[in-house]
Amino acid sequence: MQNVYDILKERGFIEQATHEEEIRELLGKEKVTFYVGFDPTADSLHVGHLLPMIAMAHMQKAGHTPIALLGGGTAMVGDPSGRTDMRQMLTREQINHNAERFKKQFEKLIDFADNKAYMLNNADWLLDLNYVSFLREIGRHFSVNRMLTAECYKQRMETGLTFLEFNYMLMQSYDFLHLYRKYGCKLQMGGNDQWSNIISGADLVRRVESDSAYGMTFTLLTTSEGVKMGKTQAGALWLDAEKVSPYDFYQYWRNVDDRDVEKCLKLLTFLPMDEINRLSSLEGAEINRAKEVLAFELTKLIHGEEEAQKAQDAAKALFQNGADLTSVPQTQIKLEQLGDDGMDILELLMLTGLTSSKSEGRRLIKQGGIYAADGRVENIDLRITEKDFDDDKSLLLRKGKKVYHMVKLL
RNA sequence: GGAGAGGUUCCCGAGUUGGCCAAAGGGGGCAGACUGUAAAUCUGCUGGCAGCGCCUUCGGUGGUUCGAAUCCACCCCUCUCCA
Repeated sequence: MQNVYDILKERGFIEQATHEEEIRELLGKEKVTFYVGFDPTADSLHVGHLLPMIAMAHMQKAGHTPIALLGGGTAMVGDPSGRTDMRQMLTREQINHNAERFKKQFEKLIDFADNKAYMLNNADWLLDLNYVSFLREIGRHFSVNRMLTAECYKQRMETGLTFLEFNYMLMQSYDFLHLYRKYGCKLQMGGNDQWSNIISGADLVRRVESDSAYGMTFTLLTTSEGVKMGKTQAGALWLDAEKVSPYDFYQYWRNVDDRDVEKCLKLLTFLPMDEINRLSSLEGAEINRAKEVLAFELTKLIHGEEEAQKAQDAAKALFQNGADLTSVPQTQIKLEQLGDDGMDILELLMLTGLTSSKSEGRRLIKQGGIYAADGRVENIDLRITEKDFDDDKSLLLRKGKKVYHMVKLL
């Protein structure tokens, strides 16, 4: 069986590792318990979390034991890494609520049955720490001089860093120590922005326990433009179907830049490498085939096969004249809402969320960016009446080339 | 606590002899053309409502004025230096 380290390496997950050779050897010969931390600062995971989640799944498949650590305790402090301003503080209730949602999403990729993986919350051991004993036991191992030179504080040294946030590193390091003691956890993984925190944690374990502890970071999932992947006009690309519909999720991946397809296939799907190599060698318009596979696989992973199929069918229907439109985002309106002389098109656009103001709708129409039932809307004063709906009482609206919205008349 | 700098529209960032500022420029975003539901490129738009008039914006609250992002007072926040 192939060493997971090599798998991760081959697929491009690994950015930095504390001891490359040793880690590889360790992963090859024993079952390793490792952890990745997640900040429960939102009520859903998003694409940014996907990469570590998938790495965890790879590791689990190879027989290792993942710990998904929710930072319920550290979130009360806030990680200053890569931040220019202080994070918003969350209440315990919010954090617990978010943690609940996370678990459901993790379960899609990681098997928590029979202690094959753990989900823990560091609030459980962080919140009741005694300040003085923590300082004496843990604090004494940290050199402020060295901390100040850490990359993660660099940026904040310019704009200001509170003592509260400065402590974040100690808390995260303590997590590692705690997990080492309780679960025999020997490896921490995380995004590359966590490098400073990870090495300080591994150092702490080594120093206090005189045993080896390792750290490893993943590439940041960025586009070829160097921008973090998963940003949409509406914000983050959430994994929660309520926040981002499977159709939109599918479309996001269907539309990635040509240059990013291979990277995404490697990092975000479990397709075998030779299949990926085959898809990546496609050229010109053929690349669209690879994008479809990427979008389908990923949507299947997150929303299940059925939803993925529906999203794909809907997309094909819209762009290639098929039939099934059931998964296109939809708004239902009542006949009464149309009124006697119909509804203002601008009104309808706002109702469907296609535009956020009438001015925007007016602008779009003037520029020829709005289509109703496949015909371009030429007139701002257009009124939509019952006659505009087809036999199925549906009216397909389109904004630009690829934003579709179905209006159903009830 | 003391001294100084600053808070502008999604972001960065102009604008402070008060009117010509809904506010330069860039980024981002959206749309059009071209295409492969791609990239690059070119064009237009980018506070709201209404068709060129009105309304709400320039940290907050009051004030001066015919009129303030621009002046005054107080307050809040951030940064730098000092302790």
